[in-house]
Amino acid sequence: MGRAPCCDKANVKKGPWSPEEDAKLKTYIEKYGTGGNWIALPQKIGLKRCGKSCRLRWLNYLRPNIKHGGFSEEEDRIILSLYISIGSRWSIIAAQLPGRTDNDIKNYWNTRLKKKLLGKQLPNQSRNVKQEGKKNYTNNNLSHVSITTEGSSSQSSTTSWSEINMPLYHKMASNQMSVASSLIGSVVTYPSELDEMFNFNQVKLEGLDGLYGEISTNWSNEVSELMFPSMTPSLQGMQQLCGPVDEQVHLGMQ
DNA sequence: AATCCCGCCAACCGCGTAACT
DNA sequence: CAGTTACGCGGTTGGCGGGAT
Repeated sequence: MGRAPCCDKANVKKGPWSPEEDAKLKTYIEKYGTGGNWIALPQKIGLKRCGKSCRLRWLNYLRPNIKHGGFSEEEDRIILSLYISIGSRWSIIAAQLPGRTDNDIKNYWNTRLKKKLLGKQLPNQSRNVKQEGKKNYTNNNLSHVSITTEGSSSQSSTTSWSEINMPLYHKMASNQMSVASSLIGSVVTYPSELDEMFNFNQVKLEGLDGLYGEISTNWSNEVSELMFPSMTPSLQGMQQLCGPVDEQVHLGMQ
């Protein structure tokens, strides 16, 4: 017994959308909206498409004010900092970049941004981070998640998720963009390990606002030290990637 | 000129979960 | 409260185009 298909696969067209299909979908949604039911939408319009496919097409391509390609350095910075802090939560990252879709950002990250970072790999600084109990969390109880870091030596340590990320989220809520530049300087020095390092950041968020309570104003240093306690932060990697980054972290709250 | 290779990106798939009955 | 349905998300795939050989 598998999951029931969302539509009749045999009678559904797949593959690239034609201009006619685009026009039908766009015209209808602009006129009547989605009606809150994507599954029924293609039948109403007379499209032989799956509702999920219609939804995706609308969200990623037909929706007004969608931007494609041409990511700015500022956008790079934002994507990078959010990836560092929350992992591959593309929809949340996209929400911080008006006109960008999660799919676009995901593609951009996987095909370009990640490679930019990998290309600047520093030798002999490997570090593995494993997430344990990845799914052992709820939106309101993030502190239950813990991560284990394993250095190249035999030593290992366990740090609670909230210890690492609570200051970060709080700061993002109050000053999202400052987070980008402040984090970048301390983390991007170790690009080759990003994927492994960031595996622990899989906690689902409802948004970036108002998540946590009071924190120290020295939060950025705390975060970087918690994440990489044995490493000395350097700005070099980020400056190569995104241009000059202030050595001193300037935050709106300070 | 032909073929191969690789990067990019649109689209699909399957899962988790919210909403509904 | 349990079962069902639909939505939203992230991972993955496949086709296309352009550069390299």
